[in-house]
Amino acid sequence: MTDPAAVLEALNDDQRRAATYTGGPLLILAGAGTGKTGTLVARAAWLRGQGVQPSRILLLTFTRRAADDMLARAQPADGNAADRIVGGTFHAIAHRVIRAYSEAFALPAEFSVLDPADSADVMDTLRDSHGLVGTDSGRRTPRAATCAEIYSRCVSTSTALADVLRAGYPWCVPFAGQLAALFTDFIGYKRRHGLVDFDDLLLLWRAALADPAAGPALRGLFDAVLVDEYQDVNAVQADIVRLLRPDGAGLTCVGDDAQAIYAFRGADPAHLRALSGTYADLTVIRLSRNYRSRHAVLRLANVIRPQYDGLELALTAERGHGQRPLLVRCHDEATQAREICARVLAEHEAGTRLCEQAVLVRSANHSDLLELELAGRGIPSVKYGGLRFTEAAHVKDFLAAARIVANPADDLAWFRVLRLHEGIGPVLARRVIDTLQIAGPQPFARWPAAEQELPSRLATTVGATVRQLALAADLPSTAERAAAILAALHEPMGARYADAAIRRADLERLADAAAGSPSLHDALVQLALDPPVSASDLAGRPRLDDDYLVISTVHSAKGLEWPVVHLPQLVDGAVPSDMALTTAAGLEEEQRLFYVAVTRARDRLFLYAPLRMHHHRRGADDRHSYAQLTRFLDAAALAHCELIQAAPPRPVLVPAAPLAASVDRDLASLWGTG
DNA sequence: GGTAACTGGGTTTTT
DNA sequence: CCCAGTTACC
Repeated sequence: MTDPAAVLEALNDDQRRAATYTGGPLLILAGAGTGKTGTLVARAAWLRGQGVQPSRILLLTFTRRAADDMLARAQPADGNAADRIVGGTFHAIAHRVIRAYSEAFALPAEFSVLDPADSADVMDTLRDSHGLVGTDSGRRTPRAATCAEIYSRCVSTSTALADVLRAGYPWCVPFAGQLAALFTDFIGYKRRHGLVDFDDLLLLWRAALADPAAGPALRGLFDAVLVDEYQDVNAVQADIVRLLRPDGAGLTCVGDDAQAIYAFRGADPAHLRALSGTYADLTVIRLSRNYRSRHAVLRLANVIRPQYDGLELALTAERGHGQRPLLVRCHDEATQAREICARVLAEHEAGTRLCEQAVLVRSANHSDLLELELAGRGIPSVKYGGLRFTEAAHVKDFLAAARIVANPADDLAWFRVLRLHEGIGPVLARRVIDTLQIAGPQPFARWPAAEQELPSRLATTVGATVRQLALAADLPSTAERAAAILAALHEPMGARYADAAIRRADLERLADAAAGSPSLHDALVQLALDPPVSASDLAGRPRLDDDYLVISTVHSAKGLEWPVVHLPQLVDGAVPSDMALTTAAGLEEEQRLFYVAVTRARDRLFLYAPLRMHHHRRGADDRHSYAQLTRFLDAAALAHCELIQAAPPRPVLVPAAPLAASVDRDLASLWGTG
């Protein structure tokens, strides 16, 4: 960290006013690219300069990346622990608090954290006892993942089940009774097994802060609380912030309600707008000078930006005019893929490296065709967002095996590892688990009894895995344990997966990453709270001379910027997504998402609209439909774009007669057999 | 009884 | 392309 005075020197007037504000609660309304992070870092530095102890400053963010980034800039690299700002995601800080006082929360010292996929697995095992499997009186029941989603929505928005169902899951309304019973069961299961899901982390922290005895102690740990991206808080997180700073003293929130894009996980920008009601003495400072994008890009962004009463904001450009965004109308998605490749290469020729360009998509599958085209042309790319690495089947297998080693009472983990073996289905797995009495002491010792449940051929292969896991549990270091787990899975994975070698290579990197943790348990919690985005993420930074085009979902691109940005699929149904169009709030969020996408571009913005869409349907003929240009590009927005029509695709060739057959016939005449 | 292999329908975004 | 339900096989 540099000298605080120098940090302040580098700020503009608004930023400096925010960084050095001395009154009550402060809301910094920071538009995209207005130096929000730098201002927050400067405020932390200024607070230290005012004599606030770093360890009494709490910085809350939504991603680990944002937390790491700010902490690195806000404090000296060589400072000792007592001299460090406390910072992390809401979930990570909650975990830290609960771990430190696990006995107060009636949790085992080494409680496990369920990621959303784990929660869905638990729902899956519980739901058949509630009539939520198969078709119930002709209706399809909600899937396990949907049950978990509905549960989380209720909890994170503090909304009654009936209201959540009516607003977001109307087709599940008939199952309200069964879902209520399932959720009660779900909570019981978690408590019995000492498990905590993502929502629980926040709920438990909030409960502690609200407790008359524990609350003052926890809140008294900090003099200043800085919250990044406040528009993304859910009801529970808003409560946590309020409980941390009940009178608003020492509270700084940074946010932009026009960039709220996480409603689907319970966030609501209404909490940001409600701040002035919570704190009568709230001061709002606007940051609107944009240091990221060219004027030509911002003109479009300002038209798209939704404005909300009392929090209006328009960005002004600090970086010169630049070129107008180019809207490329394409005949279809294949043309769009070719157009993107052509423009990526043209920009590359003109001196913009591939890694300085990004293709941002609404949904991970929007780039499928493009990825094929890129591969065909040999253009390297990396993709962020979409399916997470930890959701790949083999990674889940490895994590389950690791969980057995870390905690042999983990029911779900046993279930998964046993089922990995060919010939073991749900029933046999359950029997083995019951015989092992995994909740009791020394479950591994009961394997000889459990193997009686299996045919002898299976008993041998499964037995080998179980014995190796038992040995792994006795190894001293995390690295050795991880290696032993990998060895235990070698046989069953080889039998299960055709591409086992590739998957094993992934897992070796995972094992290497886990080896850095003090314990296997810590490694698992880290992976749950901060899953690697891709396998390549684990391998550390790519070599410097490697150059990749970035493909990312808009959600994953939040907070980032690139000199050149390409936005494909700008047609109604894709952008905005038709899943979001059932409610007015959903449509508004899609508009904010589009605003976030547009404001990622520094110099050049390319927009692509394929007007003929292809629908994949097995069994039926391929179908096409003509799409509407996205409704967000209305006349006012289009006035700030340059429009071109992409070259039409090659003409369709429909020969009157089969061509190959006619050639064959001609040739056959040469041998005289025609 | 239990598991694997097949078939048909639906598909967002992520701490 | 993944998941859930159905069928066919051990």
